[in-house]
Parts: sequence; C-alpha cells; structure tokens
Amino acid sequence: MGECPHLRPKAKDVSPLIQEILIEVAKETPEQWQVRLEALAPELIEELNTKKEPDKGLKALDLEEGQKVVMRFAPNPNGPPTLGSTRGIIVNSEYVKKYGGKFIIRFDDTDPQTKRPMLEAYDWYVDDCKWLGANPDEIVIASDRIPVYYDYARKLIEMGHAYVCFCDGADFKKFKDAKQACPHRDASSEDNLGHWDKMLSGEYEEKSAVLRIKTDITHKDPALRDFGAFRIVKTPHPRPEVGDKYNVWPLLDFEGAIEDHELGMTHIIRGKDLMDSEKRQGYIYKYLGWEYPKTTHWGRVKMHEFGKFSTSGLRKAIEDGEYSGWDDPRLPTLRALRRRGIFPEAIRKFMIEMGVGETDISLSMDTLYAENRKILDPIANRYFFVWNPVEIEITGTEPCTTTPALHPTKDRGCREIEVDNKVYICKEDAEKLEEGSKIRLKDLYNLEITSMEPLQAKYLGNSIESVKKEKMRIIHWAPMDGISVKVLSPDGEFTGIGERQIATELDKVVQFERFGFCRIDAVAGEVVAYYTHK
RNA sequence: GCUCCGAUAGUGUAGCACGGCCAAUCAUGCAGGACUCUCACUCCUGCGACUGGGGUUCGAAUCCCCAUCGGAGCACCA
Repeated sequence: MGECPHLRPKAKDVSPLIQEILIEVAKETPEQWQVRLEALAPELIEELNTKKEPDKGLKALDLEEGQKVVMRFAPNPNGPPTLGSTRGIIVNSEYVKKYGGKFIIRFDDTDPQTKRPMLEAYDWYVDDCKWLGANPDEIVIASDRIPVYYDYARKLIEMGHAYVCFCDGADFKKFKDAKQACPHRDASSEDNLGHWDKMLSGEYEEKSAVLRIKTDITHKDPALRDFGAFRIVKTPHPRPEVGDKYNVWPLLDFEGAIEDHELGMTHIIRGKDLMDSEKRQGYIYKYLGWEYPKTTHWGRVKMHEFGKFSTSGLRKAIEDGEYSGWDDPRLPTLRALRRRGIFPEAIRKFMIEMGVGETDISLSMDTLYAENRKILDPIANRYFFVWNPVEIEITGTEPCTTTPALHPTKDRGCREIEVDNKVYICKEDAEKLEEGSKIRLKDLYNLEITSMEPLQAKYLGNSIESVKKEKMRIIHWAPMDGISVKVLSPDGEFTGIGERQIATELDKVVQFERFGFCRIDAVAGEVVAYYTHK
C-alpha cells in the first residue's frame, strides 16, 4: 500500500482479495513457496536470507552535512569519576569522534561550599577520560573564568534583565509561588548596579543578597520563575590559584549558559534532570541574542549492584575506614573498576550500546562483565588459587612435576608446579568428600580418600579415561610451597594459596580456575589480587 | 500543590519523526544440551515484551485522548 498509494481509496476492496490469496498460499508447502518466489522475484530470496542488521550504537545527531561538533563533559570535581560519569564522557566523546570537532572537559567547580571541589579529582577526571579513550581537546576550569561571568551579569543588569534580590529564601518562595514580583524586582538598573558592586566588594554577608535573572514571574511552571544566578560565598575556593579572590559565585544555570555559548557548543547531551535548567538558560540566551545548542537527554541510571550513594556520604565512609579508599573494589568509581581489571573498551561498548534514552533505567553489572569477559578470556593466563585451604596428604606416589597449559586454547606455554606428598584443596571441596570418594586433581592425578580426619588419600593413577568413566569430580589444588594470595572482591576478602608463578603476572588479569578473573595488584610478600568478575 | 519528561521480554535495547515489510531486533539473563582435565570459554536449543482503556484508520508498537505507573524540576547544590 505504501508503494501503491493509488490503491489507498480502494483499501476496503483490496484487503479481502489479499486475504484470499494468503489463504491459498498458506495451503502450500514451504518448498512450493521457494519455487514460486524464484519465478516471481528471485532477489527477495536473498533479502530473506540476510538477517536484518539493526542500527547499533549511537543515533545520528541533528546537524548539517559535514558540520563538525563541539561537545563537552562538565563535571563538578567534588569526588572521583564513577561509572555514572562515563556515560557523559563516552557518549559525548564518541559523537566528536564520529563527526569530528572538539571534545571539551569543563569543570563546573563554582561551588566552594556545598559541593566543594576536591583538588585531586581534577586530575582524576582527566586521567580517567584519557583511559577511556576520550582525550579532551580542551580543558576549561570555570573557577578560572569568574570575571567573564561578572561581565555578562553586569550587561544583563544594565539591560534590566537581572536584579539583586534581598529577600530571605522563604520569603522569595512565597512571592514566587503566588506568581508575585518581590519588592526588589522593579528596582532601576542603576540601583541594581550599585547593589551588584557592593556584592562584589564583599559588603553584604552570605545569604543576604542574590542576583536573579528575570524571566516571567507568572509562568505556569514554578521552576521557571525568576531564578538565581549568583550568590555570596565567603568560603575560599580550594584551588590555590583562586582562593579567596571572589565573594560572589555563579550558580550552575548561569555559569553553564555562558560557557556553552563562549565555548561554541553545538550539541549538549546530558541527564534529563537538567531539562528545566535548559528552559531557564533559554531566557539568558534570548536576552543576549544567542542560539541555544541542540540538546538531548538521558534518564536516570541505577546499577543493581550499587545502592544510592552520595559523594559526601562516601567520603565520610572512607574517612571512617568503612572503605579502603576511592578505589575500594566495592565502589562504582572508575578507579576501582580499573583496579579490578575492567577494560575501558568494555565500558565504552557497554555505554554505547545502552544508547541515549530518556527512560530511567536500572541495570546490572552482568552486562558489563559479559563485555569484559569477551576481552579477558583470550588473554588471561590460568592459575590455581585455593581459598580456605586445607591440606591433604597423599600416599602411594613419588614427588613429581606437572606442567599445565597457561591457556586452554591459546598456545602460550605452560606453568610448572612441583608436588610433594601434600597439596592444598579448597575447604568447600573437601567438605563434599567422604572416605572412599574418588577425585581428580586437575592436571595432576587421581586420588581415593582414605581418611577424613586427618584428610588423607591414596594415589590412584593418572588416567583421564577413568576420570570420565567414573565421573570423578575434577578439582583444583595448590602446592605446599605456593604463595599466599589475598583476593579483594565486592563480596569481601578471600585468602589462600596460589601457584608461585602468579607473582610474575603483576598488573595483568589472570583467571583463577573455578574462581574467576582477577587483576594482580601487588606481588611483594603476598599476592594481592582484585576480583574482576566470574 | 504546580510543571515537565518517560513507559517494548528478568535487565537493557532496535523499531516510533513518515502507520502496512513487526508473526517485533540484538545483547545480557535464565533453563536444557554439546564440547572441555575450570563452575570459564565456545557452540546448539528453548524461555520471554509492545502498561491499561478508548479513539482515528481497511490496517496501530508507531498517530490522538484518558488512566495508571515511574522519574525529574520548583535551592543562595551540581
């Protein structure tokens, strides 16, 4: 019908005819269909056989042919980047890669008080962006550019679009809720300029005055009625280059509005919590005759594995020793994921395939782990690590050496393990045994349990055929001269014994068989490993 | 209270701007099986969704209205 619009008026007549034909066709066999299709339209057969490739990844951006983009990621560095931050980093930088242009990191660090920036975090953001493959073309720090914001503020006051308001917060809210102008709204530009200068020079105390942008005080959406643009904060900024230079600080809506224009932003992609913010900023753009960048939003993201946590709450928990630091494996910070051996490529893929939807989503780390496992499995060497180790004594054989492969399918050589008359096995494996049970020590030999306490076994040959025939359990083990290993995981700590050769894998991700992937974090004395995932 | 968004399998996601190629994609998850000297990997099979109700239309996941549910904003936070 789409192809033959002239039939549309006759749709009522056409559809019974089609129905009849369909009934006829349904009586035939698939083989008959094949024959008829070959006669009618052979090209369709190929089309049927090729699977539809759905659009993967990010949707096209709204722009003109050949246009380059300028996009930004704008964090407040009041804590370390987290998995949540990566959405902004990856989506924005990916578009810049796709269309060409500029990717900017802009630190919106204009609150020295409530969400006070953390000095180390500036570098963390830049580092983590680079690690994720999102190299910034430019780094902008808002607290370096306060005079720029002051200039625009003055301009808006002169134009009569901004006023200094001395209302108490609660009083202003009453006026606003009643759609009424507060007493200061109609002051002259001259008066306002005078007040503004006094704000800047520090004559007013904190909370006593605020610069507001005039919008429409009767707007039906209360969120859009006259909003604050600057406030007085006398707490010095943590950056030494800024310190106590300023008494008056811009609020996000103002600072962001000015910077997005100054930096030539073409597109903005950010959380939908900032949707109203955009409408407020629209007034500033209108007054200054600017055009607002094109915007897209994403919804709230929650990870099943991580509850709600605030940066400030987390900071306290770390200070209290509840977590070992910002890279504690239980945390969703990028530093932690990095330390655990999550690869940036996996995070990128995860974020890109998630796309940019306005729906609030709640997702599981499993999907990220699955991506990461695809990268890890071919490159991770295999080792034995026995957690909660118990000794088992073996009789009936001589000390020997075994050489299991480092990888089950890739040819990467072997490791070498010497075995005397005792090995370690996991307590949870030992608990399933009883006198007379037969087990296979993987890559070693077969045993029959002769005593449970103490745990003893006798050598039963090393025929793998009899393992299969008798369906023996195959368990892993560790030699008596193994190395102590401590694994830190989101679910707690595991300690035990591993092969000595693990110590050569510093900073690599290995797989502890029947346990999971781990990144070897330290090898001095004992091995410390961070659990990656199953 | 006012305002603004959104809703497709367990979880994400494609399809929706322009209604018919949708008996709805892909991934992950789960279940079963094959392979395997790991509980990993790989392979095969299966499970599973258009929030509900009206309307428009020959035809609705797609357009319109209502309801329900979820989220956000109404800060001198970002």
